[in-house]
Amino acid sequence: MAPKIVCVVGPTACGKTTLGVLLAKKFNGEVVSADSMQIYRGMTIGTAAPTAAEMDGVPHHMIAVADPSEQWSVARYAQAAIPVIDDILARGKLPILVGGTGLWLEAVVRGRTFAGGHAGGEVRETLQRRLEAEGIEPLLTELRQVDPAAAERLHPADEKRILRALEVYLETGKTITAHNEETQRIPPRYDAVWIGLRFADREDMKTLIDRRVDKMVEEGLLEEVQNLLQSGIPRGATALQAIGYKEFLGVADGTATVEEAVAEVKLRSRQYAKRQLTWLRRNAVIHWIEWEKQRNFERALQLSTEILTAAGVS
RNA sequence: GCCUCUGUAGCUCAGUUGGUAGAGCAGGGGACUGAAAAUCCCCGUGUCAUUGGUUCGAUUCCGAUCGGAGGCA
Repeated sequence: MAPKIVCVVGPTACGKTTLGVLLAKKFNGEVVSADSMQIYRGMTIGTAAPTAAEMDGVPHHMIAVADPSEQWSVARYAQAAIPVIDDILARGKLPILVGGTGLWLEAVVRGRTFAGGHAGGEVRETLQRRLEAEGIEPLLTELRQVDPAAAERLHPADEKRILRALEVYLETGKTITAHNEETQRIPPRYDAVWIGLRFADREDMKTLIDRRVDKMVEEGLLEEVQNLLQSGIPRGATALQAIGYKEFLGVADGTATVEEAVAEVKLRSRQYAKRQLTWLRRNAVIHWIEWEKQRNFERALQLSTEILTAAGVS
C-alpha cells in the first residue's frame, strides 16, 4: 500500500497556506510546497509565500530553495520533493503537500516518470531555432512521421508541445506517446487524500484577489522586483514570468505606471485562478470545501479533520 | 444660444450604397507529463440612445428629444 499523504489544493488566494499549517499542527505534519514560483528565492511577497510567522513553527519544504536565475521544471521538482516527502514519512510524520501548481502535485503523487530532454537542452535549442526559421509546418510534418498519435492529438498552434514531442523522440528514440502510455501504468507513488478550497461565488474570489494584490504592492512588490534585477537575474528567467513580477518589470524600467501594473496583475491573477480551477475540476477525488463569502478557517479545519479521519489519516 | 461631430455586446470600436450586425479586450468552458503563475483550443442576439416620419422593409435616410465631445459666442 502506498504511503498516505495529504494534498491541499485550490486556486490562488483561497487559503491553502493557512489550512496547510493548521492541518500540520493538528496531525503532526510538515508542509511540502508544490508551487512553481515559491520555489525561487527572493520572491516572498509576489508569490504570497508563507512568512516565518505564518509558518507558525511548522517545518516547510520546497520553498525558496532555488536561485531565480535557474529554471526548475516539473521533473526536477519531483526529483527533489519525493525524497523530502519520504524523509518526513520515515520520521513518522505526515507530509502535507500544499500548492497551486497542479502538474507538480500530480507529478509527485502519481508514480510516473518523465521522458528525456528538457528546456535549455541542445535538442530543444535546435528545434527552437528551426521553428523560428522554418515555422511549425515542417516540424509538425516530421512529428506526424515519427509519432502520428501525438501529431493528431496536438493542435497545430501548440508549438511548445509539438517541439517537446519531437524532442523526446530525437533524444530518446522513443515517442512521447509511447512513454506516456507506459508511465500511466505505473501505480501511484502515494495514497493522497485531496482537500480543495474554493469560493462558492467567483465574485468573492475576485474581491479577495484584488485585495491581495493591493497588499503585495503595499508590502513592497516593486522593491522585490528591483532586488531581483539588481542581483542580475536575466529578464527571460522563468522566475520573472511569475504573475506580479513580469508586470512590475515595466514599472521598474519606467514604461508602465504602478496603477497599470496593478490592474494587469489583478487581471492575470484572476485568469490564472480560472485555469487552476479547470485543472482541478477533473480530479474527481478532491474533497471540496467551499467558502461562503468569507474564509472561515475554523470551519475548514473541522471539515478537513473529518475528511482526513474518515480517510484513515491519524 | 448657435454650429459640427457622436450615441452599436460588460469595455474600445467596425459595419450595414436601407433587407435586424462583427472584431479586439473582458467574461465563460476546455486541454494539459521536463517553461505549467507557462502554453494552446472553443464560445459573440445585442430594445444598433429614445421617439416620430419616409419606405414593402430603418440600426442604416429625414425630423424631434435626451446623453457625450469639440468649436463659435
